[in-house]
Amino acid sequence: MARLAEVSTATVSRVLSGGKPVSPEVADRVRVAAQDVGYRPNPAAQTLLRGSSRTVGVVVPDLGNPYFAEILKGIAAEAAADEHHTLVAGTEEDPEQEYRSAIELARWVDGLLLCAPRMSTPRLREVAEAARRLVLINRVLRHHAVGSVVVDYHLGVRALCEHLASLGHKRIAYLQGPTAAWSDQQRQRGFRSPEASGLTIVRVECGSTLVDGREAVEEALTYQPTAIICFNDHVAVGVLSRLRELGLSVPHDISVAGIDDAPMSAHTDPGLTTYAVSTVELGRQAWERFTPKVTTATTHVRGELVVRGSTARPPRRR
Amino acid sequence: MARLAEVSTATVSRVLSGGKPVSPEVADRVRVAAQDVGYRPNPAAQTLLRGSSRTVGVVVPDLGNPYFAEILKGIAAEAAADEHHTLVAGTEEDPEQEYRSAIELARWVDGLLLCAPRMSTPRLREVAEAARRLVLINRVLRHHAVGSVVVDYHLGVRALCEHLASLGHKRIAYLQGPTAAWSDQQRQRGFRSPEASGLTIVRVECGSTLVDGREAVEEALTYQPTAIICFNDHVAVGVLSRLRELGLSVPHDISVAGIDDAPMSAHTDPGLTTYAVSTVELGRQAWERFTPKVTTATTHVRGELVVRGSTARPPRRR
DNA sequence: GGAAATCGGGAAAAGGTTTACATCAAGCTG
DNA sequence: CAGCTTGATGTAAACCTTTTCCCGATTTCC
Repeated sequence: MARLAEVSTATVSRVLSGGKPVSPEVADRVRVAAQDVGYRPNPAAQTLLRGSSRTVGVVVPDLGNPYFAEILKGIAAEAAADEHHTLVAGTEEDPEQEYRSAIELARWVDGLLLCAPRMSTPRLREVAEAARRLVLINRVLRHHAVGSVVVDYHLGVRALCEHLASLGHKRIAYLQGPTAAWSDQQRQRGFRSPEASGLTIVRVECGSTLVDGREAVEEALTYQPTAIICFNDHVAVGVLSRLRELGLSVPHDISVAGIDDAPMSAHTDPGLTTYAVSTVELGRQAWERFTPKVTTATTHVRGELVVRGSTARPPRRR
Repeated sequence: MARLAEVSTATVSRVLSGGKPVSPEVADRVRVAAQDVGYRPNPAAQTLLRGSSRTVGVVVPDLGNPYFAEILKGIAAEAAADEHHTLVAGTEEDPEQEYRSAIELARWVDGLLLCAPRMSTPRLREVAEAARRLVLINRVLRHHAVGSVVVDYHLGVRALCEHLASLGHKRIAYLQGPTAAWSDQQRQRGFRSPEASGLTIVRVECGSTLVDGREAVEEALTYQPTAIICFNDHVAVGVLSRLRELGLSVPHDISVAGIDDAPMSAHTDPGLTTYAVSTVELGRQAWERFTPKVTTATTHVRGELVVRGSTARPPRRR
């Protein structure tokens, strides 16, 4: 062991880890020796003893989805700044695996940051018991010591409805997200708001991906809406693409709006009107929430309406 | 400890971990007890003893970049299937931090999967020493026990050149990736191939992001190319967007091609001609390479040309 | 100048699991 | 029937730090 190379035994620990008083000269000697031998404390031993691994677990439905990727980015960046590592697991959109991954990860980490839109509440509660700490993203759970960071999607839908109503739209199709997804329910709430009261909303089953959006277009059109609000921007891009194939012009023939403001949304043709949410910021907030200093149970993140070219007045003749 | 609840001490270990012989009845008793008490072995202790954490580290320049996000997705999925966990670090595109993160992560994990386009070779070699095992993605290093998985980007550029040449293009602008990025050099190699011999290539400094692409368009146009090949699809999307603003029609006035086939590339307007690489597959291969059973030092992944609407014959009059 | 307080550093325990070794009973062979 | 082999289980060491106590030495204050 490196310590033998110099003088002491546990003084090394004091120098490298604890802020305990050590005379400067000895400290230097230790550091030099450590440098020479290339000594690195063993993380497993440290973890075992101090009972904390300085690691958080992040579980998301799909690591390849830019939405979650950016959340992860935000979390990892903040965690790294606080000298924590980030353990990830993708769950292939499978609720059962969301549960298994979460439970398994909980053994390793100091706490869990969980995006689990479809996990059942009882299961979620089990996870809360298994994890030392738990922060939910876009979901809430009544449970002591469980925090949440949620985007106020109902406000987004309200803003979108108000915008479209002011343009003169009356009949709007909503392309729903994954069934039973918590954050879809939040969006649905927005349609029961005053801003949506003058509007006719038709709901079309869809999903959360670009391809889902493409495939839902035909059905949506059967309801003859003058505007389509999509579960998110990925869906909206799919919709835009399919509408173009069908020979419909956006926004001249029909308006399209998304939610989230994905990076590409500013560069589609036409640019996508959307409710912009900073996903990286969402990840940041999740980390903040995770850290002990925050006391509120739920942090609300709100976005803002971004109007681009994809929405306009409805065509004269319906 | 849960073991006290029943009978033995290390028999528990034999039941739960080792495949050592244990009588069925005792095994059952142990399992039941473990279930009752909710006993979970402490990962830190296991790691300490067996000298392996069953964890891999993944370091990428930008976790938010879909390209890297999908690589990560592929790795995490395969690793999980082999009962390994995945520790991630984003490096904010900073070579210095690439190094720091890699060294730090190396302490924790059984091996490292590294996307470090800009790290200097000596530093890379240091990382190779520090890590128990190392697999490089889109980069090679002469060093024992270091594997690589690389995309044959020079083939991509060759295919693109051949395609554009066959359409009648003569003068092509190449929007370069980040300076000193290994994978950009690979692309550049493609321009020295027979397929590119009849072409005039002008190089324009750019980068790897959508915004980089937007901003490089003006300069590229000063060379009056009839086609633009972009470092990747993100850049290409930015180019498409900017060209539209400038009133140029793609592919009528100018052709554009990307590399990688990002998820959105099939749905831009027009669809993007590109050299399609399965990034998830790339991640998969990286894991394969990581696993001891593979013996070749370098795995080559090749993509295929995908022709969509963004390339066509050059305009008659130059 | 002496006693108390303070500071620096050493020895050893603790943390939870795996595994080599020892033990013990039973089955088998000669 | 005795000795040997085999298979199952308990015991204890080892893994590598951190941290708690404790002791010696230096300083400070009365």
